[in-house]
Amino acid sequence: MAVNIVRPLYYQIAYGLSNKIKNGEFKPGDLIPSETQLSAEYGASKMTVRQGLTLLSDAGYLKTVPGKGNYVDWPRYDIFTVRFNEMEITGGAPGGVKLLEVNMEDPTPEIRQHLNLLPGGKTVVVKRLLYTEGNPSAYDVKYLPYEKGKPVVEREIQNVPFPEMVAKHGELFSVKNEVSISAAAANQECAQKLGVEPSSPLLVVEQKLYSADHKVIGWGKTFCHCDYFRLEAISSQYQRNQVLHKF
Amino acid sequence: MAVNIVRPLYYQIAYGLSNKIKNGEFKPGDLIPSETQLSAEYGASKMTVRQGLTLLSDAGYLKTVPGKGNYVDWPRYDIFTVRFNEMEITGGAPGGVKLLEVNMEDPTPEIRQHLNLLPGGKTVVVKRLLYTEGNPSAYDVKYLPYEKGKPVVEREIQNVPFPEMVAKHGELFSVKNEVSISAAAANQECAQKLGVEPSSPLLVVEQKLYSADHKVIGWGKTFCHCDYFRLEAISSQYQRNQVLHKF
DNA sequence: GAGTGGTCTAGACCACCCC
DNA sequence: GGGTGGTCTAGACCACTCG
Repeated sequence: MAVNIVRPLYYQIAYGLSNKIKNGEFKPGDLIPSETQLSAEYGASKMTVRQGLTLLSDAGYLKTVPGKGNYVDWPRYDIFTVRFNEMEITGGAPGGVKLLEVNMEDPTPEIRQHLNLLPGGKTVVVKRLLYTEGNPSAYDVKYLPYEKGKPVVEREIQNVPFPEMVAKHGELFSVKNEVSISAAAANQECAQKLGVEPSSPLLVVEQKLYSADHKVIGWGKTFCHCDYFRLEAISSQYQRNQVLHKF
Repeated sequence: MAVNIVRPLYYQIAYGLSNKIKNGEFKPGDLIPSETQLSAEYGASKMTVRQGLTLLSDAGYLKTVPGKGNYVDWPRYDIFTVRFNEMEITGGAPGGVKLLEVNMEDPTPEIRQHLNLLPGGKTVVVKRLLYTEGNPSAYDVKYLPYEKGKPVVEREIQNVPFPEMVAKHGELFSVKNEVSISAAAANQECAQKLGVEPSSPLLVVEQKLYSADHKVIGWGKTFCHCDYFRLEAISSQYQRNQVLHKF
């Protein structure tokens, strides 16, 4: 015998409407019944109806236009959620990260531009090699603006992902993390570190971190051995939709 | 003189608390004041306080535990939002897509496994070449389970992204879209289509679509010329945080 | 049992949109 | 002016957690 779960009224409203959208009773662009009508239909107060509609909006089903009503929105299949944390490439294995280099350097013009450095500004460069099951699987190179009196403590940054590395070095938080994913042929340096042939394909993940006042506080790339690493993503539409299956 | 915008009370509550979290007054793991306390502090009713707290939860600041309270959550820097729509590679240019092939085929074991095909089941294969500024920039290969009486109309699928292609062929909607991003060396076929040397690096985007009843209704790959295409992503934490700047 | 969040009501007033 | 969504109140009862 099935357990009789009492679903909240607001949830029933959201779920009921979502079904009418899924089966085509309400189509994208349509106006659904007004909050007043839904109140009457479900015998619920306006606040309860609104709680249900909020759920549907968050799940991406509705677009609300003040003064007009709630429109059924078109599904978005082109937006995905992806996880990336260079430390996870190691699988958390002991000895999964080798710190190759921590140095102060004069930046190249490219790095200077990425970090928005003032003339004369120097950078801290951190180079790490990440291992998966004993094999080098990613070569990670990061640049931070050098600031006097903000030392980089080697043992503190070896095993932390980029945003935490930046936090330990200077700023409290990075508030924005931009990522660019591309493919490239391994150059001499990457090939040597990763033990692959030069010009082998690599998955390149470029990251740029910003502080609360929109300064660039870190930039770098992770060069991933294509046999050991891929990025998995899932449509956000589907993810958000899961809130409708809480009960 | 600045325009005097009256912010809703629930927004002021959310914004005020978010600032106390940002400046460290409340730290991750801390319990924030209870709804009753916040009601008194802001002179707001419980429902209004809850509306503010919902905003903060959605922005990823809070984790609510019934019976205990609202805890400040740890920021997540490893979750990103990315857009991918193979049709956008063309930049919407006329003639940006060349339909190379639409055929019924006996699937290879690999494809049979991906599509969960029954023995004897056939597939529809769609091959397209995408152009960016006149140059071939991506080679797109998709497989759909063949169903009798569901013809694939060539002109209807040439210019549509994969989920719509599947919708036109069979199922109403794909409800789940799984993507896997990797790098690989161009094989003979890809190299020829894209006009690159064999073993050149490619960015490979693999997609698998599911129907509402969890059947696989489409699978395929997009092989992207690494000079013409990269994926841009942004930390979800930052995105969700934007709701706190609506007013 | 005291405190917490979760649900829900039956009103109120407002700004916005359209006729 | 009549309908829509947006905000807000001052209560109520419930389930949960913890001592």
